[in-house]
Amino acid sequence: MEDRVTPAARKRVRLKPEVRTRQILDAALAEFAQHGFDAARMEDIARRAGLSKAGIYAHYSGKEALLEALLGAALTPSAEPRDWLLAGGGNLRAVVEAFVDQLYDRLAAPEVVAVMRLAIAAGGRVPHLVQHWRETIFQPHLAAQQAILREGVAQGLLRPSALTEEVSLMYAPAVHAAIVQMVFQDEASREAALAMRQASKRLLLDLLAPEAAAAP
Amino acid sequence: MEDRVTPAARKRVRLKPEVRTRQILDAALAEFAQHGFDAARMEDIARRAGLSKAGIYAHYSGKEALLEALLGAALTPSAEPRDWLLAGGGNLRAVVEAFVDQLYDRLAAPEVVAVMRLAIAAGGRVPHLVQHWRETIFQPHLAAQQAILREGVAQGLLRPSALTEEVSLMYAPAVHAAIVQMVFQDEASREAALAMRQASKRLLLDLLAPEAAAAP
Amino acid sequence: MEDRVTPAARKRVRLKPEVRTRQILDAALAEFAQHGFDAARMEDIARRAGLSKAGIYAHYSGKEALLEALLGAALTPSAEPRDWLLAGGGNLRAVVEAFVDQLYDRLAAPEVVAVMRLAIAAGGRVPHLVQHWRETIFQPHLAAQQAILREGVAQGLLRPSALTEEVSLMYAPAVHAAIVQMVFQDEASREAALAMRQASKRLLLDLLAPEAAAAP
Amino acid sequence: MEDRVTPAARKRVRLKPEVRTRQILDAALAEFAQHGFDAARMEDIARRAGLSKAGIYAHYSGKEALLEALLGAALTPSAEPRDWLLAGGGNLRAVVEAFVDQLYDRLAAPEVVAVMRLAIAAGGRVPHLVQHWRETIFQPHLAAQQAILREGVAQGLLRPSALTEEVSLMYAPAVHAAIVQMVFQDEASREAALAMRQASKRLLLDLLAPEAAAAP
DNA sequence: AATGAATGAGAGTTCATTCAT
DNA sequence: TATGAATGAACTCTCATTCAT
Repeated sequence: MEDRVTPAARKRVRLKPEVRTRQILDAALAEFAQHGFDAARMEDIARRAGLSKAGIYAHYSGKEALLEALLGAALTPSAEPRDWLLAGGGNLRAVVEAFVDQLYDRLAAPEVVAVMRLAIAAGGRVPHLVQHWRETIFQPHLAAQQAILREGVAQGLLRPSALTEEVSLMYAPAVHAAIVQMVFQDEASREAALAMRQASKRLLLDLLAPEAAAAP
Repeated sequence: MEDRVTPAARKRVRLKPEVRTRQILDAALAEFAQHGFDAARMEDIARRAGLSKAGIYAHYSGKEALLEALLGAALTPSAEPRDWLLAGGGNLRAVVEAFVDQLYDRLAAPEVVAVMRLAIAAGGRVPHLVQHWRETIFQPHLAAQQAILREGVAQGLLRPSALTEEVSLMYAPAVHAAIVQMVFQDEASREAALAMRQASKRLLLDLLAPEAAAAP
Repeated sequence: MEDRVTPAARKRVRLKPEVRTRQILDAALAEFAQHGFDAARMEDIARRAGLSKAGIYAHYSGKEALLEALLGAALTPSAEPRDWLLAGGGNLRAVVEAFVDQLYDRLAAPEVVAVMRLAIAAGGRVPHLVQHWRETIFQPHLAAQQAILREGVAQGLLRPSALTEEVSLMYAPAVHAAIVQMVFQDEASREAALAMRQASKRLLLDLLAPEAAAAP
Repeated sequence: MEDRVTPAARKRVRLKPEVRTRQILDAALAEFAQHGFDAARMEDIARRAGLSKAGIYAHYSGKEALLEALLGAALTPSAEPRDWLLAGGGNLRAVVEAFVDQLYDRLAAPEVVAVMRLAIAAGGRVPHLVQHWRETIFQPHLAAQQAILREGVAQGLLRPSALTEEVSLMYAPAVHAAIVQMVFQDEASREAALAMRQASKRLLLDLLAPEAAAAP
């Protein structure tokens, strides 16, 4: 409708592919996040990336390729800590706090919320990516976490509960917080996420602490 | 790309406004859910509703009006039970089960998932609706639930915990289940939602049952 | 480069499909003939046909569909006279004159030259059409003519010669005349075609007349 | 649509101008022949010539310049034999065979067919070239041949006929054969051209041989 | 001379929307 | 109310051409 980005009429600047590639992806994510995949315009992405519309096509074969690159990168996170439970040296509170903080930092960070929204809204365009991510990242990760929880229970480090049986419950509050931010997109939601984060810590402590440690 | 709905060349049929209206909204929701708001085409919505593209404009002023009507209806749920905690006659297990079942039925039903996706993906188009819903439905509802929980704690019916302090935690698992369905859109996710539902019940029972009742 | 057709900003006029279809095809042929298939613009075709660019798409699915319709129609001529040799009542001169005149009228008429040019320049785009035409029209026609010639020879009506053995030789001069017009596209070529036409008549008479009638 | 030439990622090779020039023109002719002038892409021409798109511009000022160079070269044939009639030493059969063979070799050779197609399809882009060729090559050549024929008649070497009066008739079969190849672009057409060639020889012999020699 | 990156100027096509019937 | 034809306003993508290296 109205102008959405500054024109920024530059003179032809030639950059190395890695640099331009990054600029373009950043711009694409920003535009996709702001307007959604379909409503985002190549023109705007280009301007935001500092080159001309056609210039993008020297690096990506089209709009959908941008989506693929974006989701592909986002859905391929680097190695994750899989030993968090044992990392705290027996201090469950520290372990839980570190775990929850890291979880919320990862799920509720604005740029992650943006990618998640993309995945929800436009994931249907790249079902292969979604499937691949599910099979190689999502499910293995859950399975590994589940195993850790059970191991913790077996070793008496954790109290058995619905949570140790269904690891997704651990993630649910963070996901909820992210969704609220997606829907409302404002400061209040960001603050609500912080509240959720603290509550999550208490929840996990309540549930995971062995009997003796459960009392406040 | 390919044909997305059957041609179904009908002869001009004149239906009662309410009937047509419903057909159109159903068709719109189906198309929006399948392709997203922007990628959905009036042509396809019309065909699915059994009339011509132009015919829709006799009932709705445009595409965005369809979105408004859809979200408006979805975001104005009928009266909800606000006294669920006291409904069970002291049987917490029954209360929790009823609550959770109703929650999942409402959040994880396919058509609700569709609307939620719409809200996430296209909510930015109708911020007024979203704001209105938040202020008149969402927040009051949460506040009421929060009050109920606190009241339950005060009466010794519920054990105080992170959950009774942050009511959103109660909803998080159901939301999580809905999101998983949104992202993966398959049968497996639907089944995972059922598992989550049972786990949720255990979780709530664990957390809400007063000390004496906590042991299984 | 410069404006190629008059804008003619009309008010929305609604015509019956057959009418519009014809207008569009006429316009397309004119534009294709003038600029070639690739250089022709949908915009110009539309304006020439008296509607908007998008309006064409209500009748044809795209530019290539116009080419198909055009060549398809051109390559499906109505029934041809296959008995021309016997039609003259034994007067070979009359027969030959009628045959040649008809041949040149068909091959050297401006609109036919236009379609032929299209077929040569853009035929590669619709190989199926070209093949179909070759198999159902072109080759059967040649074979039929060849048979007629041989029959004429057998009956003593025609003198055997290279021409009665290779019927394409009969057509060659007319094709040549058409090609010259294609290349030069001017009045002089059109006149040269007339000269060729007369010479063709003499040639055929010379070659086809039985011995006794061969003398001038 | 699909890749049309092999990528062939070469390393910067510097060649002598004449060599590059020839490579480029060959590549251009091949691409123009295959796709037509407009649909041919500089990118593909460059790849085929073994350099980059931009590299072509070091040798030719643009796409149209390629066309000019190609047609210019093709339309400026080296000196032709203008004394063919007398070359055979009185043996008309040998003369005719040599003449026809040379004619078909020149008109029906694949690369010549390619140029002819270009001239027909894209000649309108370089009318000056076409005009120049017509005036300095085409018409003088025809006039010279016409004169030769008349001289042959005057000397009693040739029998007067439509053919000696209209020299274009001599070329028509070869042109026809070339056109058929242009339209169908396959092996069968190439073979048909060979048949036409033999028939042409017979035709010319029939028509040109003085009375006494006409009998087979 | 040669190139990869960049660009401007379209072109075809799509689609929400309107209009005459 | 309903429609098929028509339209204007994009939008994606292409491509000949240029430029900095």
